[in-house]
Amino acid sequence: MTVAEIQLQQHLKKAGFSLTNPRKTVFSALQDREPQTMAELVTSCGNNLDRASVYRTIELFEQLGIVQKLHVGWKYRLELTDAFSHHHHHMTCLRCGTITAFSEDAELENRLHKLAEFHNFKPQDHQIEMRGLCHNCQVATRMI
Amino acid sequence: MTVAEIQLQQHLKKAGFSLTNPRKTVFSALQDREPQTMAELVTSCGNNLDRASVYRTIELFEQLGIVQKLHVGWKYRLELTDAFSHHHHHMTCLRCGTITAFSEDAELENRLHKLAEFHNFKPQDHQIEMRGLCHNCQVATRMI
DNA sequence: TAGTAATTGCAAATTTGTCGCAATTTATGC
DNA sequence: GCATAAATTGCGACAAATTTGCAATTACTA
Repeated sequence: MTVAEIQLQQHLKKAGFSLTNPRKTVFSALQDREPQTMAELVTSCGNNLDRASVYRTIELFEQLGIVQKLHVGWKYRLELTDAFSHHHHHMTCLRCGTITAFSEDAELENRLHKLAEFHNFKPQDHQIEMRGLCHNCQVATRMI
Repeated sequence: MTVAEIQLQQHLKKAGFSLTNPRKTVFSALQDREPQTMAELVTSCGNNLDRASVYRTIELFEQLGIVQKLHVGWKYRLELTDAFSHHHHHMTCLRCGTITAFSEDAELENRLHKLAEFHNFKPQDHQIEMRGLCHNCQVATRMI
C-alpha cells in the first residue's frame, strides 16, 4: 500500500467504512489523472469494476471529503480534494474553454473563513470558480 | 408587466428574441424560488409548459446571462443572475443539504479581482461555494 | 472459522437531456 | 387589421446518465 492509500484507509475507517479493491481502483484512477468526467472514470477503472460501483464509490468519497466535483459549464469533473491533492481553484475561459488552476491565497481564504464564522457555518471545503477571458483570448478578441 | 419583466424583455429584444409566455413562466418560476433544480423548475412551470421548452428557455437564458447554474454536489440548480437578483454566494451543508446564501463581501471580491488581474485573467463572473456543516447540524452532530 | 454486516455486480428502471418536425405564436410589411 | 415569413413551442421518440433492488460475494468480529 502506498502512503496515500494508507491515508485513504484511515479516512474510510474513521467513518466506519473499509478500503476495498473497488475503492482502491477508483482512488488510483483519480490519482493518475484529474479532473476526469464520470464516463472517463468508469472507463479508466476498467471492465472488472461495475459502473454502479463507481457511482457509489464516488458518492461515498464525496461525502467523506475525499473527492470533489468540479463543475464546468454543463458538465462536472471529479478530482481528489485538498486532503489528497493540493489546494487550488479554477479559472474557466468562456471563449476557449481552458481551465487554469490558481493556488491558494491566504488573504482570500482568511476572509472566507471569517465570513463562515460570522454565519455560524463550519466549512470543510470550498471552491471558487471565476469565469471570463484568459489572457490569450483577451488578445484574440481585441484583434477582431 | 412587472418592472422585472420589462427588464427581461429588453435583454431578450437586445439579442433579437421576444418575450413569450413560456419565457415569462420560466422567469417567474425562478423569481418565486431559487435555486431550483431542473426537475423542480419543470414542475413549477406547470403542465402546460413542455419540458423541452423549459430546457430550451434555460439554455437561452443562460447564454444571455439571465440565468446561471449553481452547482451543488451531483446536481446543479438554476437561479437568476446578479442582473436580475442580487449578488451572493452559497454555503452547502453536507449533512442536511440546506443551501444558504451569503451576501457579497467587498474585501473578498476585491481580493479575487486582484488575483485575477495577477493572472491576466479578466473575470466576467464568479461563484464561491463553501461546503461544511450548518449551525443546526453542528449542534446535532455534537449530541451523537 | 462461523456468523453477521458491508459491499459489489447485474439487470432493470428511472431520470435527464436532445432532436426532428408539425402546429402555433409572434413579428413585419402592406 | 391582414397575409406572410420567421421564430417559438409541443409532442413523441430517443440517447445518455444515474439510481435501485436484490442476490452473490467479500470483509469484519468474536
